[in-house]
Amino acid sequence: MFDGYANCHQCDIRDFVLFAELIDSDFDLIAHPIPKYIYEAGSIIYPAGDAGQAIFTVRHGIVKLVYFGPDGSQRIVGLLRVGSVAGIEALAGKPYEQTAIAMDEVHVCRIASEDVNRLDLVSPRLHRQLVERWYISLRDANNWIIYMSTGEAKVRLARLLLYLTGIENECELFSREDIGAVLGLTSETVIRTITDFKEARLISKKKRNYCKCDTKALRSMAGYESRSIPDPNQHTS
Amino acid sequence: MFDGYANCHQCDIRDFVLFAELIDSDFDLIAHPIPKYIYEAGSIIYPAGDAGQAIFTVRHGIVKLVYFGPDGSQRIVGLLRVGSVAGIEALAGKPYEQTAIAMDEVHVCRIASEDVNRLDLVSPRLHRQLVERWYISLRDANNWIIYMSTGEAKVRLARLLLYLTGIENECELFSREDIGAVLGLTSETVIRTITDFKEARLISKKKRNYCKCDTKALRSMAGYESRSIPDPNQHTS
DNA sequence: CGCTAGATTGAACCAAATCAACCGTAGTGG
DNA sequence: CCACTACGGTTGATTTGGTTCAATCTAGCG
Repeated sequence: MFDGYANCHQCDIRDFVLFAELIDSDFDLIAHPIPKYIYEAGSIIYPAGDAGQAIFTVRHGIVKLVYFGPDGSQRIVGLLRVGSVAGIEALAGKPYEQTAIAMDEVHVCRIASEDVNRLDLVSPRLHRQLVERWYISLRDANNWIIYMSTGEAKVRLARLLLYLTGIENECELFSREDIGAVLGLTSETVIRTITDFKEARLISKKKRNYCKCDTKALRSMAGYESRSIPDPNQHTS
Repeated sequence: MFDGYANCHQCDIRDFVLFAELIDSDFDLIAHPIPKYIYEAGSIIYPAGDAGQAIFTVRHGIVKLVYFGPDGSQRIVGLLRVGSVAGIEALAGKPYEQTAIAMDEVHVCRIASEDVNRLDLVSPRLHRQLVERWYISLRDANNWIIYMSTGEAKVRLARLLLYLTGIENECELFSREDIGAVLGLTSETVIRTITDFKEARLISKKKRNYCKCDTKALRSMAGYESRSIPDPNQHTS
């Protein structure tokens, strides 16, 4: 749903986003105003295979990047949160690789790839940010293999919970089906593992789909003993 | 091992590499000559965590990108072949994410990230190639999740074999340990699955670690019925 | 208040991991 | 030149974790 145009100069998440560092004269080079959109939970932001005409900066909510198998199966290969960019492949003139779906109410800025690419050529500040974005996307994809697709169920779940946990050590957890699609497990296995975690008091339900986490114990379960592994949670996004 | 300097103008794989499209005046802007290196099978091209000062274009051989777990376990998150670029994260000024190891005799060009970044600003041709490289790296990483880390052992192995198979429908297969690290399986499971494939005549040994593949049957096993799934083998690299 | 979709539990089954033994080949040193 | 060794490959037996399938429960909703 269209939600007006963004005023980049007063953007409340400016420091986190693509246009961080940009100076006034840079904005003058953007031909069109930046439209904002709001998506309901479950709605598609863009489908895999679509010619990518734009990238999307997430301003609010969580976006899942889903790959749909030919047999209807689905695998989530990325989760984007505030400040992340979705559909970066559009900048290379390629169709979207995955389908981007809003997990809750999602607010985005839609930025035409044409505009970004034009500005890229003349603004070293945007250029720097773009390289950073490509890097983050690549790093996150590699981490996904290691953290979400490796090890046994309880280890993967612990890593996902830590990934979702904020500073309050609490996290929103979404449908069992989606958790399964993230971790490459069936929803039954996910449920059983969550139940085990609750019994072991690693997590405790606060309200519907929202729980408190014993991060210390989870980190141990995830195999992040002290330093050795970098925390995948460090989203520079 | 240092192996002299490359003559980019007469590069035999020029069409595939980063410097495709470049014109003579572009090369004038590269401060230093491009050194070539040769690595023995098993040697480290760069270790994870190292400050990335350069990227590497693979001229010959296969390079594995390995993540080493704190417990000594290892997971291969990418395989690079002729024309691919290793260590692209260096361009973002970041340390290398994985350890790059030569699987056989590997020849590379070492290109200082400083040079690439300087040229990036002034050559639209190189810039285009760089965006393409980031895209390919990201796409490959996402495909890795879907093709090499999803489904049961025989499906994953079939996909790996197809990934390795050249036009001759023959492929070099490396150590069982490495195959396991690619697919997230133990070497025993890999061996048993290979044995099954041989008995089912999906593959037949030609010589040591080299076999002929029934690609049609493998594609069916891999779940690539007709078109539906894009073939991960399409390396635009 | 009944309906429905997602969540949960249970039981049987199966694929992969694990553990252990053995084979085969490439070195290595006497 | 051959025995010895080492290491990767192979096979087998057993265990375990996860899937599958089916039944039941629950919360939200018209």
